[in-house]
Amino acid sequence: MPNLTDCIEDYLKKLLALSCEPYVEVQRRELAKKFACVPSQINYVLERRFSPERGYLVESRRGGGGWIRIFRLKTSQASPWREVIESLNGREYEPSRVRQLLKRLYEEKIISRRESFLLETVTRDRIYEEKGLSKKKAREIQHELLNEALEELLKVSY
Amino acid sequence: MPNLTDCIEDYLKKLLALSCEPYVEVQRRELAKKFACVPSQINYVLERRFSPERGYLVESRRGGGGWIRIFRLKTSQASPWREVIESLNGREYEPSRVRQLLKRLYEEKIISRRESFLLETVTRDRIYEEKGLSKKKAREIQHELLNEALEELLKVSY
DNA sequence: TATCGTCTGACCATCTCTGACCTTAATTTA
DNA sequence: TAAATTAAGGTCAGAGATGGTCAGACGATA
Repeated sequence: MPNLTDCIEDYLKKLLALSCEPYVEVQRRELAKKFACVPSQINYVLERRFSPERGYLVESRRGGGGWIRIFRLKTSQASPWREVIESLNGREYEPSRVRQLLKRLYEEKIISRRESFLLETVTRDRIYEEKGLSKKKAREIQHELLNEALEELLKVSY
Repeated sequence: MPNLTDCIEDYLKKLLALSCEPYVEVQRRELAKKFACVPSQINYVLERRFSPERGYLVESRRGGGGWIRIFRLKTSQASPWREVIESLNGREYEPSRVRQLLKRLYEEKIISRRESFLLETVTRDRIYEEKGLSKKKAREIQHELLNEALEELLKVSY
């Protein structure tokens, strides 16, 4: 039995799939009532399952008549790579976010399953810990390695 | 009378055989309860009986509604990989040798061009020099990263 | 009896969910 | 029209619910 977060994610993705627009609009309070949970649970779902790394954009407005809009982003066919690299450098480097990004790249057939597995190894901390590097330095190296690797992929078409 | 590990292994393999999917999904806690043992026993079984060497891949998720998925892999390509990894570990790690190896793997169509480019980035010293690591430590990290990456390729069939 | 495979339990990491408190926008009221 | 009220949504710390790791006890067997 899936958990609440999975259920709400499913529901929103179905709404998106049915929508004529490239987005859906909901009210946090209403949605929370529908799933019998606290409103902040909705924010949790949005943060975890509808992040930019996963290909979504969320807008909202507070106050009377407030709303939340969830946009499905399309990677531009022209140069998906630049976008990916920029989205990686835009926010702080964070292994879990990178893994989500890799999953999405695989789902959108921008990289192969094997490539996503290869790139995922770069995000692991184990080796650096064993060699006595600080977490900070490890993260810096990971970030750079990932950038170099993505630059390589950029050079060679599928 | 077979032991617990054997029983749990049997049970999971029967589940796999019956499953329509190429995997089964269980909950560690539930499974442990079913066999009246501690949860970590499940990890032991997975490690010993469902390892990549034996042709399985295990994924999991923690937290509420967590799960463990066990995938049955195709093992046809497993053997050439073991040789490659062992040839890498047999002699001292040396970037130039690795590049030759990657070239050969590409020529023999064991890895793709893109994969060889990805793996090649791991052998570069630049990043480590910038971060002030000794050449020795850099080489050690490169060696381990490469090993992990090759292990990943071993897991995933094309 | 030495060794190797099993099994346990304490402690850790991660993901989910809630509730108290905060911010913002629209509407009503003085 | 300015202030007060109402009606949204946002943030964050902490509790709860899983699964992971590891050292060491235990047990079978050569």
